Amino acid sequence: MKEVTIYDIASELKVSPATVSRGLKNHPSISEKMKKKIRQKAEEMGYRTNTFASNLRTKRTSTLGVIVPRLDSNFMSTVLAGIEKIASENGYNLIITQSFESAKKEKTNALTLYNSRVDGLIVSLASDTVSMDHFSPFFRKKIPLLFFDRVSDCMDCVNVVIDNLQMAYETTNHMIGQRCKRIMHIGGNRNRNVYADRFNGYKMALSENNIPVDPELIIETDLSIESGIEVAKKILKMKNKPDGLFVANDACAAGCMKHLKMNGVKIPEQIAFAGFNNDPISQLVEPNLTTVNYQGYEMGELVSKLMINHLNGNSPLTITNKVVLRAELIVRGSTLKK
Amino acid sequence: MKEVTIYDIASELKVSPATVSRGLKNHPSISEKMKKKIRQKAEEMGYRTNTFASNLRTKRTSTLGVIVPRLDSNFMSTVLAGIEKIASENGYNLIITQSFESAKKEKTNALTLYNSRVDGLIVSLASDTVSMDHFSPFFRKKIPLLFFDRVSDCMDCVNVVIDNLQMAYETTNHMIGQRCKRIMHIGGNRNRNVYADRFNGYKMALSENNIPVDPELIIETDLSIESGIEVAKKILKMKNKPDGLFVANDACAAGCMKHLKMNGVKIPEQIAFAGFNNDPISQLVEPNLTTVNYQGYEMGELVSKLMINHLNGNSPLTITNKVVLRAELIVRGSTLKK
DNA sequence: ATGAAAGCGCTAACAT
DNA sequence: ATGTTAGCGCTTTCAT
Repeated sequence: MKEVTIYDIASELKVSPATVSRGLKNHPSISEKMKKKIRQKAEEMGYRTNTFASNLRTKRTSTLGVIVPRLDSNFMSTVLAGIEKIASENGYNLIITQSFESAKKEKTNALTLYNSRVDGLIVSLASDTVSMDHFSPFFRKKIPLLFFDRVSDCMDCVNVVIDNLQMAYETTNHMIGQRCKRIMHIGGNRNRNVYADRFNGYKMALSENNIPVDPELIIETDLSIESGIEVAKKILKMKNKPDGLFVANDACAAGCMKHLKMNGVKIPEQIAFAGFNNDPISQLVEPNLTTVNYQGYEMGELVSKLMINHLNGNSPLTITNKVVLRAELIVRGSTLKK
Repeated sequence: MKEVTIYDIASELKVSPATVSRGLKNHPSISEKMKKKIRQKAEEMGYRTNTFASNLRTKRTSTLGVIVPRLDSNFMSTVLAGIEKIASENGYNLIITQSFESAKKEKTNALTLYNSRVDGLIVSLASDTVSMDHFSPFFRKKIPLLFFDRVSDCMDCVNVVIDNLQMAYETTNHMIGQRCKRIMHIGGNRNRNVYADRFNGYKMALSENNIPVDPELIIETDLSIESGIEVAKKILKMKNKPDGLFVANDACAAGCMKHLKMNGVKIPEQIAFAGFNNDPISQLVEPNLTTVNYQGYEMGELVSKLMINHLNGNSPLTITNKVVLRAELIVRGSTLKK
């Protein structure tokens, strides 16, 4: 049960532990044949590095912390896959936590990760997070902090996002082009950039087309399937119904659409529907949902790369403030009125 | 930027580091007022334990490794939430990895987690994992290993599962009760218990009702939405079509159902549908999908508890071989022919 | 109830 | 190219 250490390898090889350490780390000043011998012996003896000893010595953990609202969306797990790929390629471990959209849980998670001494922290904010105080230990200790998708416009943050405003604008414009006159917007908590921007893009398109913004047509929810159904019930009771819905995510859009259909509303003829995220669900519902696609995997890779490069002293995050990735509107049956 | 250590606290308090260490750990032989003083000072000075030093000393990491096929299913992220809750309540960290249904990636992940010296490993197997050799380092080092949902019947393993056979049996029986005579089964890789059992439950119900098993009606896929669509295409070409489909997960069932509907097949009148997992999508498709529900969150909590209790020397896993959790059939529109 | 001291396994500055 | 040495911060045995 005894673990093999570099001392064991050293004494077998009759060299010093330092040589073994260097050999294993591929240090330039060790001869190739020595390195080979060391690596062979290590393998043979079943050696594995003791990361604690190493971390203790170097004061680095080779671990990144991640906080996301939830894991169970296609988007998030795809982003995580991208993050993980780059991280493991570079010898970094990941500690992944979920905030469940709660600022309180996010705070706890941040503290836990701080105490785990992660080298860097990657965050997508909970919908009700306002204060960023729980990240101040990271700022203070200069532990790099990187936000993606759900970000906050703070001075020292680095944000990786898509242009939500632009995409919402395009989507709404597209619906207007399909002769929608009364477009309703179902959004998320507007103190979160993604939802604020989608809302603003919607408004922008309306005003550009001289359509007044009707407060009755603007609803803020948690964007769950259930909320979608609630909204549908509300719509069924309205006298002056919308002829289009732009919903800030696909799940909520799908829930809402389904309930309306069940009650005889024709989609898209009577009410057109657009969602956001290009969740697999968007292709399962009928009609297929028009939505905005963005590259979660690539976003994850980028975030991870930025972080690790920074930790390795390259391409410092300090001068970058924001990176905006490409996204695209995918038009499907749910908005094609004709 | 300097970290506060127990030495700093000790010298401030004019006691020895040993006392501070004991005080922080709530050691019985330290007086209450000393403990209070220590805790106060620690707080005041912004002390955080150096887990590496501690791990190095104690040879424990307070970290659990997790390998799951993917994160992006409702089921998995719910299980993880349960695992995480218990883990963090007990001061354990989690390192979560995805195998992407690949035995090869699973192997790499296992090695990484082994080298991270996790105290215990929690696994849900990839669909094509056959050999369990990559876990042998854990067996050898007696690092506890716990499998859930997708397990392997190996001697030294502890498995937490539901009774897939029974649930598949009930589901198929229910369909037969709805006058289905030709029930097709779309399953996953049958070397994985969950899919083998679901297949066997299906066969059991058929044979009990004297319905011959028609090989043409048995398809093995990766259970993705796309595969569901492929199956639908196949069905459309069959002369002697099935009148019911029992699919081993909801996503695939939904994809298949949608494509059939699109091509004029009446669900459930012409073909009834049952899925598995009670994924949110089961309630979004039309008609709503009959499915099997199981308590992911509770499964996660249980798995985590078993592991941690074992690590703490309680209720040893060594005598437990398998824990079977309750599940239930949820009948919805997709199987109600009447 | 508290202290002294050794050592967990590794790394890196400083030799040689 | 390789060796010596001194810790990193904590825990724990043994002593008082």
